[in-house]
Amino acid sequence: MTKKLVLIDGSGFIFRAYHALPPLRRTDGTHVGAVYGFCTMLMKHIEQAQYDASYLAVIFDAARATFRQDIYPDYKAHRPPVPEDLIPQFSIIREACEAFKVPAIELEGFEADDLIASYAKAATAQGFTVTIVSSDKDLMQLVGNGIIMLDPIKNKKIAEQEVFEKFGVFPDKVIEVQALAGDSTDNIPGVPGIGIKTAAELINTFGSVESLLERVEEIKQPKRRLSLLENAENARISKKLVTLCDSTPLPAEIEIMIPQEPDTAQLKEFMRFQGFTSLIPRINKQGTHEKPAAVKATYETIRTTNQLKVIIQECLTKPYIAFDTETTSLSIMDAKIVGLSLSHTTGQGYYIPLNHQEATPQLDEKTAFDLLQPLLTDPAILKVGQNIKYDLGVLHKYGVEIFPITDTMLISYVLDGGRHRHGMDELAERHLQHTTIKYNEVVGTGRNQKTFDMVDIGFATSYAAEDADITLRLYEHLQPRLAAEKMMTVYERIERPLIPIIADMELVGVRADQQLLFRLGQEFSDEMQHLERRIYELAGRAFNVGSPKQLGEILFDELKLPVPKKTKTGSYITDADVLEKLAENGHELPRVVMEWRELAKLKSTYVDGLLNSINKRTQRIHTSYSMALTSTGRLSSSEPNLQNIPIRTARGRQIRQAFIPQDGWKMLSLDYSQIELRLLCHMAEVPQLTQAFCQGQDIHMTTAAEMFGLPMDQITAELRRKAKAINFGIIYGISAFGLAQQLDIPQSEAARYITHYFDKYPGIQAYMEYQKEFARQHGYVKTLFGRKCYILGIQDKNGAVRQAAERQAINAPLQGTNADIIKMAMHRIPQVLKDHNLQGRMLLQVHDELIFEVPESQVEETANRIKTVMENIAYLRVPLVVGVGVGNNWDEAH
DNA sequence: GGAGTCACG
DNA sequence: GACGTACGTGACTCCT
Repeated sequence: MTKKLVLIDGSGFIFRAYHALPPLRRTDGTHVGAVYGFCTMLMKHIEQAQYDASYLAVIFDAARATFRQDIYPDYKAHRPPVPEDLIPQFSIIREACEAFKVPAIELEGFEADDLIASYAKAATAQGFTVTIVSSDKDLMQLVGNGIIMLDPIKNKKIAEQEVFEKFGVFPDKVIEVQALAGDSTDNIPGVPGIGIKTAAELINTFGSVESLLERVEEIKQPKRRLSLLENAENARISKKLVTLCDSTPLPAEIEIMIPQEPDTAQLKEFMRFQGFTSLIPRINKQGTHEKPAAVKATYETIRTTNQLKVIIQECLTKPYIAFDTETTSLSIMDAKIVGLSLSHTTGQGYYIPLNHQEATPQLDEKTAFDLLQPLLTDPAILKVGQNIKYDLGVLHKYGVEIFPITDTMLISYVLDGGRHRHGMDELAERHLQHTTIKYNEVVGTGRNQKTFDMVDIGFATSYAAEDADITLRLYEHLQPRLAAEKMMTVYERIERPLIPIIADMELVGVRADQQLLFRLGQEFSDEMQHLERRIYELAGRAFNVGSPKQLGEILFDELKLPVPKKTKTGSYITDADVLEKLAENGHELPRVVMEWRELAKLKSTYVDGLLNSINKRTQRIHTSYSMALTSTGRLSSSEPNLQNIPIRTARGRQIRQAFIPQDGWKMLSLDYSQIELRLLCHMAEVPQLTQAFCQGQDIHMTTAAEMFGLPMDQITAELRRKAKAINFGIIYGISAFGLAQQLDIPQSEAARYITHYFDKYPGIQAYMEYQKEFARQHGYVKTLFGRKCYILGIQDKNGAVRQAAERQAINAPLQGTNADIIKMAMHRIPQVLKDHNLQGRMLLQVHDELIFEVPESQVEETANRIKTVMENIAYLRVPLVVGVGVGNNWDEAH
């Protein structure tokens, strides 16, 4: 039996697929149409190759310059530039080869065609038959003697007969025809006036270019004869150009081209990343592609002390174990522990039911904790959790400590922040190709939702033990990437130490003045009723003021006010901007509606919302911070959100007054002043702004003076306001449109401001260009401390999408560095307070502000210590300045 | 569950 | 010439 070699013309395929296949984009906007075509094509050939035990390789062009340019400098000179959205696909296709474990071969100085010719020749000499997967006519000269071609898109074989149909000659004369006919796409001159038809006719008569040129006098047509005489040299050069070099060095032995077992997990991950979910099932179906059946996971329920002791002994021999708690609530403050799960070896898991309602043997809570405590605090054994802050908080309520700890959710966040979310179900699917049992499948949903203690213990075991098992597997999958991707420092110095700090803040909560909130609620209701009556009068009838749809109908259909703009769904916009404009034009109704909305917002979100959030037991409000949510590294706060408590209006600040310290203590607030502008100044190296910050000047005044060319004492409030808007705009990745909108000025004027700003501070424009280019290159940008923020859509063909991504690329390093800085301060502060016997407690973080409650007698020392930590946590070209406020409530302190 | 709106940095 | 815009969040109400 002869051996078979399949040589895939990778470069040729890419161009062909790009034009033949519909455009397809990854979720981040990168075009992957050609990649998709390549993968399906490659999979088909791999399957076939495995079936008939043939050898397989993909050949690529390596260099721009080849020996052909030495012969004829204009070779391929007229090629249009490679389409922009195709460029990134080349490297992805090489990644695909790697994922499929197919040799990808290229050689500097030679085109793919030459390598294919050389391999084909070498292989046939060794008795192989060769299939060249390509439709490139330049390769057709190779056909015959055991070599055939296969058009990968039409899926048609190209043998001697097909070549004859194309060129009118058999493969051994193809170069003669090409030499005469030339090729406009490759800029091969040939002989003018002679195309393929004529060339074939001539070659069939004369046999070759050389003998044609020798016997050119025999040509009857005078024009053709003249052209041949004048272009004899071009014909000879053309022949050299089209003749493939079949003696290039062979970068890899044919023997290594045996299809290997791909790493199924890696391959699936690749497919998933490209968004080729439809191809994933095919990986499994492919006979030999199937990995040996996965080791079946074994999950066990632990019901006796002896069983538990055995597991603990096993855990004590391991460097790390996964740990998880099952509880009655997702909210830490309400949660009661129902059971615990452990895994010390992947594929194994143990569930320890403690408080299930089921009447079967279960370990006593106290007994289990006593047995487990040494393991949970053994300094040599790392406890791995998925969102372990939650477990930390719940266990703390039971007086159970747990350390050292690490968290797969946070590791994933540090590695892939901005790329996808970091919940366990998603990570299991993405990294382990494993579909977990969903929490809702266990407890149900809606009105009939159970709490976990009502779940059957057997079912609970398969869910809970799986969670621990998956957590362990995720840890083994993700942890090595921290070092490999240089993210160890961000994780170890910024994220991991913050886990217990945030857990403490959540547990402590913040005291709320229930009476004040209640009173405010009544006041707001009364005012709303009053306003509603006035609204109905002005509208001419009653309607639901809270319905933007009904309000729009009143304003624009019934009262016939001019329609400023509509949403993309076609409904009227009635937001504050629109109402403000209408009010400025002398209409009373919009103004009243605006006031009603302010009250409605305060009443429902803040008064009622906060009252509902007060914990019955602690009488305090306990927010929950997400540490792995934002794309920039910020925290986010929810249930309730304490990072958006009102401050801008007088009524709003009354809400803030309801946040109070415990009796005899004070509220203390410290916030970084202008931190993002300072960071921009540091990162963009702007000498004038640096000087202003170092001298403690008002930065918006300085900007105004510089921008408008006036001395400081001539800067009016109006000019300062404009400068401030521009400074903010810069941080957001300014656009003339946005600035114009913000300042309510013509876009042309805004554009002039921006140009002027860049002239004055050229470092800033350079910074912006640098971040955009970095994002295009890498798909992410970095903060000062090395955090990566992935930016999706930076390569998108849609200009609006791309520009939005560019603004994110400009903003994320600033917002993210701010987040890094305050996070580092947050784990230093409790340590410093403890070292100096200060009892103050950190309660809240609002991005650039930290709020504490402090015993009255310690306020001054505490404030000074914290301020010192915050200002000195990082050393920049400009000082970090922290403002301090003290009071009997959050409003007074700010 | 999406759209619209609005609270914060 | 059109596109459709400031960056990052979460909660509420309406309405399908």
